[in-house]
Amino acid sequence: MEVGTSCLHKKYTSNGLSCCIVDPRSSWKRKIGTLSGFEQYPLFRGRRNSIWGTVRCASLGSGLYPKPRRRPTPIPGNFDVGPDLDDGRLAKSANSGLCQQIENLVFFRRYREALELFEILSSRDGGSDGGGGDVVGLSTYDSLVSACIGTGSVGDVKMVFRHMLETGFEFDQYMRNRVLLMHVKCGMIIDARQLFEEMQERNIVSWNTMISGLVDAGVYEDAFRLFLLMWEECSAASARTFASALRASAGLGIALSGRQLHSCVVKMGLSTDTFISCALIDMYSKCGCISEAQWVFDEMPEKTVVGWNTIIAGYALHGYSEEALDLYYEMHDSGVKMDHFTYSIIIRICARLASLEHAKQAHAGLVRNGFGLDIVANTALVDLYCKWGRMDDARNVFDKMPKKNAISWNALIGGYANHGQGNEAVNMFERMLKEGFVPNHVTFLAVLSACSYSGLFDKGWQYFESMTHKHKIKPRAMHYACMIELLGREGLLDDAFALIREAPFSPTANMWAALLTACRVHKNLELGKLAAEKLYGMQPEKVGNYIVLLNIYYSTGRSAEAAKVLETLKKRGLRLLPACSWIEIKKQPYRFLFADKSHPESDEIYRRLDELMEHLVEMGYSPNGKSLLPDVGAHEEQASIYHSEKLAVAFGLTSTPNGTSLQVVQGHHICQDCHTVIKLITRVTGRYIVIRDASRFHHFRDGSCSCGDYW
DNA sequence: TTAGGGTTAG
Repeated sequence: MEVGTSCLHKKYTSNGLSCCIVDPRSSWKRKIGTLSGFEQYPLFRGRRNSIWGTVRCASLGSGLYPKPRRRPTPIPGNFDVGPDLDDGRLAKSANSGLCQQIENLVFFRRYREALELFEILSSRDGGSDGGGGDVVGLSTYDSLVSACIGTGSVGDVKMVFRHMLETGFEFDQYMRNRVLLMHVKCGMIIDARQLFEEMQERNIVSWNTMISGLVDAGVYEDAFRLFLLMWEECSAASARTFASALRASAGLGIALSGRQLHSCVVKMGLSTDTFISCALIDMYSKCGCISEAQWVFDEMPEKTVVGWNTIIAGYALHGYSEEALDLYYEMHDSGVKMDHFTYSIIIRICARLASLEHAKQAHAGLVRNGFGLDIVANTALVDLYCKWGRMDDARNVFDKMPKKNAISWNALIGGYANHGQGNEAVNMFERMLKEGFVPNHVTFLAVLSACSYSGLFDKGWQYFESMTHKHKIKPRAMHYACMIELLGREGLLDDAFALIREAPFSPTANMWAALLTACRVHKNLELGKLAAEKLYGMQPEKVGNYIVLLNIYYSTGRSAEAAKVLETLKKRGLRLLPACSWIEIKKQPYRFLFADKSHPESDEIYRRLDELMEHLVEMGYSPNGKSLLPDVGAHEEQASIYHSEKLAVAFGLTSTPNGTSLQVVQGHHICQDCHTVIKLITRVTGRYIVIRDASRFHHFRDGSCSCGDYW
């Protein structure tokens, strides 16, 4: 069956196609991959014992669904909740049963109350009798399914589903799909898999629900497999199916499969569907094809708010923050009403651009347009203020949030950690636990780095050990790196090295880098050399590692080894780029190369730089930690960071009232074509400053690299 | 017939 040709002319109904499968298990053993070309990807090839691979399914018993029968007649009723319910008490009206009240509550989205009422009902004798003569029928169960989806509670799902089974409720296709959806939406993907597997009859909605659920659960590979199987079993797919399959492609980051889906969509005449267009934009941008995403966006007949959001998020995802901001203003001019998604995206872009002016406008717009309580946008705001070092503002936004989740806590704890307020980070972490929030690996990364940064040695170890024993979270490489840093700060280099060897996985570059940093500080050349050599072996393309190794060899007088390193560099075609900094003054970018003397006032600039550095050192600033050993003349990232810091000082971008340090915290945006650092953000006394930003003239929107011209 | 689809935060 060729998707691109004949199969598209097969019988296809957009409203749904019933697919009767006599023995699903036997059919699942058949070869998959009927879509033209999909077989070529290793991901979708090879062993497959079952459609779910090796995932174990929780036992729900078999034969959950008896043979369908005619649906019970819905209970008629008035959808007005009534004043007695508003008081939180049960209705006493003689003709208003509990079932009806449950349905009414759900209609008004009062899910929790509806489920509490159902709990009372189900605890009564018989279960199926609602006390007032009510029979829990399809319409009530349907409402309860909506209530469970609304609360997202696993306990509620179990309660409702158990009641359905115990009372002998007879499921029809509609209710089978609704129950499947209930499990999927509440994150019970293993149970949902089994329910789907045990379905004796499935229609297009069942397939779509399951595929979408797998995508939601992040099991993209299985979602795509199921999509392929659907094609084989049903020869049909709707726009909804493609939307989910595109999400799976986006999750996998496989542009080729996404392109094939795009081709299918066009041939099926679905390319004007708004949902499909948005899914395509998202898929292309997440697969790194931003120009194709832009093309799909341009072709959208009606550009919806989701379309705008998706393309803006796409540009932001690839570091094109200025372009994303331009699009945001274009969106504003187009008259499309922004939603809470828009503000969340924009606030994050502002955080990255270090643009307080735009951030303030976005914050104001968020509140003005009624999204001031949105958890995602507020979390983005907390992160933004943290990045700006405005911890009071961050805390203020956080405290006013009506609902919080682990991500919100992580943003704040991480903020305190990054600003050296280790004790505050630890206090917030303790409060998070006390309030019943479940920490995750990001939380521990934040709190461990806080302990490391602030020298809270005992606390750090206590939390690190609690990860495994109390919270059942397996420490990852970054957690180990934090602990290595923690030990390193105490000068316990042998213990740090022992931790690397004892890790239950192969040491990563981050772990060796943490050890190397500690070795620099404590002048342990032997161990430092070992760590640098490990890094050199693990990241052979990273020029920075060669520099470190070169520095170590030069400092110990090992010129022969140093020469070998330089030779290796030459063989590999790696070149040491001169350090370069940009700074924007009154919208005019200025560029300075390392040791650059081309500026007409360079003598004055360097004199001023030296003066300022002396002044900074007097106040306690220490530029160490960047290089243990003398420079070798040619520089790359490490040297350029130091260069940028000096430049920041030279242009008066810092005030160091109490001898604070300058620290690069934002990482680098590196050109994928030429591996040049095109953007660098430096934090200077709590302020975030874009100290180097070549992105607007480095790349064009079609992705071509302009570094040849620029350099 | 109902039910199933796209974008956001650490």
